[in-house]
Order: sequence, then C-alpha cells, then structure tokens
Amino acid sequence: MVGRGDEPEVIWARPERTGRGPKPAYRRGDIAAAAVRLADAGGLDAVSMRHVAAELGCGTMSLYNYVPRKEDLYELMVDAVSGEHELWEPTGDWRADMLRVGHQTRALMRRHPWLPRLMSGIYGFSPNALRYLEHCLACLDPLEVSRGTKMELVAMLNAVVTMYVANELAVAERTRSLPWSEERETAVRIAYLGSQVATGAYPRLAATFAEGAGPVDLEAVFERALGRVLDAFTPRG
Amino acid sequence: MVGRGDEPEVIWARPERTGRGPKPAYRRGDIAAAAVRLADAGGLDAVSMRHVAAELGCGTMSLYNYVPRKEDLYELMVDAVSGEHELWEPTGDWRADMLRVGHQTRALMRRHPWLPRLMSGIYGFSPNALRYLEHCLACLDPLEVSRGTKMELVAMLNAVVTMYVANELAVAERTRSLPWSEERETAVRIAYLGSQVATGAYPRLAATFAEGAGPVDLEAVFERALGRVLDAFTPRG
DNA sequence: AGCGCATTACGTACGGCGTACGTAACTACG
DNA sequence: CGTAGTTACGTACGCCGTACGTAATGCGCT
Repeated sequence: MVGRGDEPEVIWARPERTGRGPKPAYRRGDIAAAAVRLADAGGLDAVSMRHVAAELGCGTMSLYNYVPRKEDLYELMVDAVSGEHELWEPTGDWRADMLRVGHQTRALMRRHPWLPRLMSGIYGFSPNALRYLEHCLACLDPLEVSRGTKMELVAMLNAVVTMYVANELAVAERTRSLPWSEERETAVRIAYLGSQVATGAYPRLAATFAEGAGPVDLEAVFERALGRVLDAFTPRG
Repeated sequence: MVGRGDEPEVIWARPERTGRGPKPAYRRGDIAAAAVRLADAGGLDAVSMRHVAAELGCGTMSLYNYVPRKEDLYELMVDAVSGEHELWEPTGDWRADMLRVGHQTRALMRRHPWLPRLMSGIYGFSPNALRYLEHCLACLDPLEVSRGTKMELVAMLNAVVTMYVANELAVAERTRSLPWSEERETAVRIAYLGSQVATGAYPRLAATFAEGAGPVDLEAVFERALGRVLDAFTPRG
C-alpha cells in the first residue's frame, strides 16, 4: 500500500497508476471535477469526502485510494480551476497582458467563489499553477527588471486580486449558509456602521462615508487597483 | 429570549447586558480572550465551542447565550486582537506612518497566525477595526488625494500584508496538524518543484530559480512590497 | 500457467464538531 | 409578588474526517 497519509507527499508526485492491482475506476480529473461541481453549487462546505464520493458514485472510503487527505482534494480543486486560465501568446505590451491576467483571475474567482479561501491557505505549485506562472513571466519578458522582481509583481497582483474578490464575495458566501437574505444581512451591517459613525468618534470615517454616499463602483475600484500595482513596478524614467 | 441566531444581527449591536435575568457570568472580552488563547496555542482548529466553554469553565451550551453562532466568535477574536494595534499621534510623515502600520500589522499576524485566515472571510467593522481605520486615515491627513483614494490605500496595504503573511505561514499552519515536521514537508515540496522545473517545460521559471538559488530574504521582500504600495499612491510630481 | 501480493473497493466505527431543544434556577419590572 | 425574559447546561441529532478490517482484483514473477 502506498502513501495513505503516513508520509509527507505532494499529491502531484504520486503516480496516478501503479502497476499492480485492479484498474482505478477514476482519474484525478474526474474527482477534481466532481468536487468543483459541488463547491460551485453549494459552497466549499458542500465538499465533504462523503459528498464527493457520492457524486462520483463510489463508497466514501474508496476516495482515500486517490486522495490521502482532504487537503489534497483541495489542491486538486485549485489545480483544476487553474487550468481554466486562458494562456495566450504575449503581445509585447506587458502592461496590457498583465491587466488581462488580472481580469481573468477575477473572473475565475467569481465563477468559483470558494477559490479565494483556498488560495490563501495553499502552498500552490500544482501543474496548472506552474503553467500559469510561466505564462505570466512570458508576458513580462519586455519588462526590464530582475527576474526576482517579476515574481514579486505576479505575487502582488495575485494578492490584490484575491483579497479584492474575497471582500467582494464575503457577504454572499457568508449568507449562503444562513436562513436570511444577503440584502438583509448587508442592511443590518450598514445600519450598525452608520450608527457607529454617527457617534462622532470617527470623524474622518464619517466624512468619507458622507462624501461617497452612493454605491461604490466596484468595477472602477478594481481597475484602479490593478493599474496602481502595475505602476508600482514600472521603472520610472 | 433574544437573538439566538434566528435574526440577522451584528454582534456588536447586541447589548452585553439586558435588564432581566441573572447576571451574565462573563464579559465578551473574557470569551474573546479565551478563544484567542486557544487559537494561539493550538491553531484555529482548536477553537471549538466546547473547548472555549471548557477554557472559560462553563457548559458548552452556555456559550450560546453570549455568541449566537460560531462565526460571531470569530468576529470577537478578530476584534480582540485588532485592539492590539498601537495607535500613535500621526507624525505628519504619512509614508513613515503607513510603513509603521504595515509592519505592525505583520507583527500582529505573526503573533496570531490564524488571523490571516479569518481576515479574508470577515466583513469586519468591529469597534477596534473602526478605531484602526480612523487611525490610518489620520496618518494619511497630509496626503493630498481624495478620501476615497485613502480608503483604497488602506485596503490595498492590508491586502498585501495579509496575503504576504498568509503565504509566509501557510506551511507552518498546514504542518501543525500533520505528523511530520515542517522542514520535511517543505523539503518534499521543493523537491517536487525542482523536478518539474528540471523537465524544461518552464524555462523562465527555471531561470528564476537558478538565479535566486539562496534562501529568499522575506524581510526585504516584504519591505519592498510595502514601499511599492505606498509609491503607487504617491502623486507624481 | 499459476502463484503471490500490492492495490482497489467499501462497510463499519470512533471521536469530534455545531447547534436545536427542553428544563431548572434566577431576577428585574409591572 | 407574580411573571416574563434570561442564564445555565445536559442531552441528542446529524454531520464531519478518517482508522481499520476484509474481500475482490489483476500485474509481475517464477
């Protein structure tokens, strides 16, 4: 028996198929796809070993032949959706290319709202993550900074996108498991915020909220954030 | 009976004490402190309603008189450690002040390694969070940009700090619940990464890793990241 | 060809979790 | 002073991850 969780192991290093024994009934991709389907439909909490097994149509414990620990299932999921990144031929305009990367990552995370939560806890060198990283570096070829700096750029871009989307989705994901609506939850929180600001204890905060009374244009905020990150890495001439 | 989780509610809006009935035996602060103690010692997974109740010395279900849902316990925890932020009189040098804020947040998160995980999932307008935000805005008084832009600066600074610390701590937090050491886990993952890079499928990645063979200076990387975020918000003259 | 054994399949079971519910003791307000 | 609203908390339900044991399977060896 090989690696039932008693040895440190990267799941990607474990062969999908070893010589002996009956043929495995599923591929890693099948399992990842099933888990992603469940998470998309019912949130990350809907991804349990039992549910995934049921979705596949096998017994719960059979899953452990493919995935030694639940955490590895998460890694499979992250890799699977990372494969949805479109990788194009770099245009030569690194700024435009990286903007496109940022927007695409955001779209990916909105399609799979559970992704930000997993991204911040996973070490992340799955095959598709490596492909994605290589693609970013290719887009950055025209940028004249050190290789290390390019990595830092990609890291910061991902950090900003991830946290912005996470905040955007926080309420929606929270209310998913609660018996009342997202609007009601938001209203209650805004009301509390208003009451606190109205005490006068936070004058600058009060001024800010008074100024921007209308709803915030999330799209514009995100766009500005991306632009600023890229500016921060543009060599000043 | 008031708000046992059947109504949307911000825990901060609920009075700690209502008129009727026996005196509550604990204050919110006691509960938060107990939970933080457990999380610091045993990771976020050590924070269960049962454990916190035991730490306080009361029955499990008594906790629910103070905290309608577990999520609210998390909010209490985040607020409690947010109170550890040192708030000083702004110096007039907004850049220096914000650098200090960034370093302090990082220190806070290293003291409480479970914090990044909670930060990315919580809406976050607790009393201490408001105080912290107001303080940041005060530090930014000398910066001549719109109020909205200042908020965006604070948001991005927090995003970057949170994700950087989260990555820094990812392996450590992961191995906490596993039977082998952090070093062993890291070694295995690095080995896999090396094997993949060696296939030649990722030339730019390979070059990057060949170049920076030595261990990365996390301190310097973090410092540069902070600097770049602040640069991105400095009006160009 | 046929034996051996690593592997797959999966039922059962254990200890933990969040929390719904019911009951008893208690105290401020009408 | 009664009574209504609160606190305290034991019990119980339905989940969870997963250790373990057993039966079936089919590759690689002699």
